[in-house]
Amino acid sequence: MADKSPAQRIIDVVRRIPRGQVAGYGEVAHRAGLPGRARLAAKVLSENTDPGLPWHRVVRSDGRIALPEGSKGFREQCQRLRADGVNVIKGRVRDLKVARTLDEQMWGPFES
DNA sequence: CAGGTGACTCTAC
DNA sequence: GGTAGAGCCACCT
Repeated sequence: MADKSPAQRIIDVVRRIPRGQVAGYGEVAHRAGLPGRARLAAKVLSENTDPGLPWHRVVRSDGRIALPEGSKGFREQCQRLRADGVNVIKGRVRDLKVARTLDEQMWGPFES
């Protein structure tokens, strides 16, 4: 199923990330059916303009904010993350492990 | 077609 | 904990 474009798939996956949870670019890309396209996911998010898209819940594999510190997007992501109940310290997500564990438990091993 | 770029990831030191 | 190098894929000049 799913005959959408790669970008659309990525957006779809990001959109369904639960509140208070975070995901990595690689994870999102993989779940979108595009393994190894973490960079594409980043590109799509950078080009995205949908205000209803929780793009701020997507971080790097090490749990850090992908945007350059001090940039506008960085501050906005940080703020939104905290508003979601995610503990962010020095541009890094502290609950990344917990989020990942929850992710596997609620979403399953892989594949959609 | 070759070269540069990027909200990436992994391994090694 | 951090930095450095290589690999990676899609897109633009």
